[in-house]
Amino acid sequence: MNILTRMQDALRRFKAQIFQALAHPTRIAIIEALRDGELPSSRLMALLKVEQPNLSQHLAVLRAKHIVVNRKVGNQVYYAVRDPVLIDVLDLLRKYFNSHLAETKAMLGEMAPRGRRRP
Amino acid sequence: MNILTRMQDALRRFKAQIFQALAHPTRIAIIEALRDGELPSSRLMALLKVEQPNLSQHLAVLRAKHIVVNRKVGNQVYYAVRDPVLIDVLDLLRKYFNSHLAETKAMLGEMAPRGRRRP
DNA sequence: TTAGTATATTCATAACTTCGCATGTACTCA
DNA sequence: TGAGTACATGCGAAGTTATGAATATACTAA
Repeated sequence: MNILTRMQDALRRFKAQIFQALAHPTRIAIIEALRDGELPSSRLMALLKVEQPNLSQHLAVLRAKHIVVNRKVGNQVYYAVRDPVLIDVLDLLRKYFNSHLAETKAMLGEMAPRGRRRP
Repeated sequence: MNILTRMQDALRRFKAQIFQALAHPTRIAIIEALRDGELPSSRLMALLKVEQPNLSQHLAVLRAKHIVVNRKVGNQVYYAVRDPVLIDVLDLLRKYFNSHLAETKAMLGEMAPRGRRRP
């Protein structure tokens, strides 16, 4: 197996890892919330309405893939998207979503929030 | 909860599903192989060097999300990427990969094909 | 019809992901 | 020092995904 093939395999595994890291609604919401700049974890928690340990775990996933970076300021930890190209990726997918809206309606139906009902 | 919020949630779930579908090296290789047009399943099998049932299962994942479309011609089934915007997404990630190459070298090490890690 | 080729599906098992809960760490301020 | 805040980590249950092996379906050609 030559070195070029191996490089391409590595690149595919890399892409797959990035996709995997982005493959969760909460993590996508995190990226979107950070679109215009950094925010402290506490602010994300308030915006996304998720439990603190859960948010922290999702942030850990994004950190592990270097999708977000963080800096500590006193008591708080500010998070930011490392590379805006990921925002572009999300924007492309919004376009994709819109241009196939009719065809994906069925899919959306099956994507209803799991077992959630009026409280 | 208002309708706009609900729509945004749906969009995020949709994006997450697309990312999940793309989150596998073999499926990424499929998309890349189809970059310049449709190919029959048999050709994909030869290119990717995977077992036939395995390829078929990955194609089923991509079909379920309408990422690829297929048409039957006699004995064979031709597959094509439905929307070239997904090719653009992969290209963006290649850019991303290249611009962070140094920083992701460590990550690449951990991404070696399973079971080749040293203690 | 039968044999052969191309592709899809089913099944079992193993590996991974997600969540809530409990706990741990790090920092601030009195 | 101690109490409080902000965030991270470890754990176990439940659910999801990936794989190879076996089998099924669909089409072609003789």
